[in-house]
Amino acid sequence: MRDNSSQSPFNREQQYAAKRKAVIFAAGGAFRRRGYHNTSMVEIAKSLGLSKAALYYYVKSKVEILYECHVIVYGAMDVCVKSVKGQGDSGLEKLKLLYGEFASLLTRDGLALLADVDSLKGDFQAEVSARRGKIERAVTRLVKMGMADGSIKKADPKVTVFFLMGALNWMNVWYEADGRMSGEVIAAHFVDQMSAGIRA
Amino acid sequence: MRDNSSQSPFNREQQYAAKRKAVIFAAGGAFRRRGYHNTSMVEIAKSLGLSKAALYYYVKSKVEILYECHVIVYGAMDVCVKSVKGQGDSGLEKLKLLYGEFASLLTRDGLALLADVDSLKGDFQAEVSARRGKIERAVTRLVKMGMADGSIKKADPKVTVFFLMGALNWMNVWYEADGRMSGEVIAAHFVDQMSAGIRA
DNA sequence: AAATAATTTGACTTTATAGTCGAAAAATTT
DNA sequence: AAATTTTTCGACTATAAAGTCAAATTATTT
Repeated sequence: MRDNSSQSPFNREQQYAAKRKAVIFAAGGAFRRRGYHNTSMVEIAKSLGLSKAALYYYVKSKVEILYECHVIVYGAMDVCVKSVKGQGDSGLEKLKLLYGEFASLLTRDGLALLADVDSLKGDFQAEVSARRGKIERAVTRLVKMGMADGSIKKADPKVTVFFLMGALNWMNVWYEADGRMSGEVIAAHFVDQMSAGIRA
Repeated sequence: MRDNSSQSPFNREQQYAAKRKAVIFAAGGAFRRRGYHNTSMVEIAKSLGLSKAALYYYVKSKVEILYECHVIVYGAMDVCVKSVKGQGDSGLEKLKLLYGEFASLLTRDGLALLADVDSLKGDFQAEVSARRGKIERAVTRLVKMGMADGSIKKADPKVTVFFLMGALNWMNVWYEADGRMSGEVIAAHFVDQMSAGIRA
């Protein structure tokens, strides 16, 4: 009796988790491209070579998938926020680092800022809204810091941030991972255009 | 027998057209706030003090409403494109005028750039996509002009334009006409941040 | 005020798709 | 190779919301 409880391809839990993740990412990609309500469970299943019923072995409901998609992106964004903590000398420098991380994130790993927050219900929606608010506040904090230290032009911080987040959110609509430009090039472009737009 | 065929409140066609427009704008506002699929025909009807069935006296289908909403915004945007023709000395100046018009448009009259293009089918979708493409090309033309005449920093025009259009499209999510800031102030802010971001 | 036309409705049908379930099939353990 | 557990599926039900329609109501014309 070998103990292989932690070796990837023979570990039951890991297999299950990997398959569940594949379901969520396949669905997330479809949600990004065609929208949550324009994507049926049957389509998601077919894209994975499964029947619809098999999907329900890995997820409780369609809306749970949407929720997980949001959690994954905001989790990754939280990591970005932490990873730039302590770096950068001015508010603007800090913001450039963070914004670049965000842009890279959205051009890698099939991660996307989905728009369908209103399709979530009750607690799911409240939590996702809260997490989006948290990210927005982290960005706003850096913008305000920059305005205070003179690295960012003084203006209404809310509108400034909405402008920047809008550019990021819109990536879902046009960015395809297999496009001719690499994610890193686009991220660099975004950082340039963002920082030029707000620097003092 | 009076001929009142062209006087507003007693003209049948005008009454009908006004009510139809009210239906489309009420629906459009709801679509913007909660999304196309999260808004039912019953909700639209109730918001106007009507039954669902009465709605179908004014529109053929729900998707027709969505289509009309798109047509109205892109029609208004076409007007903007025309209205700035011949104005502005450089590519950047022209773009500032156009972008300002767009931003004003979206903070007035309940007009909004709806995201749900994928909920349209067949010809409807093709036409709306084409009109969006037309607007995007008009913006791209000005960006390229600015890059050629030296008023706009050289970079990939597509990514530049996507960045700018993203900021505009995201307004749907956060802008409420009754907010504390006037639409014109926001439009001016957007023009500033846009132009600073791309000027040479 | 009777007749005609425009508008609205309650109650109904249709449709798309989410979600369930018992059993089959495949993989794993003994 | 039998027993057990995991994974998958065909065929089903449930449900929400779009869309229809004949009839009632309201407005307008004669």
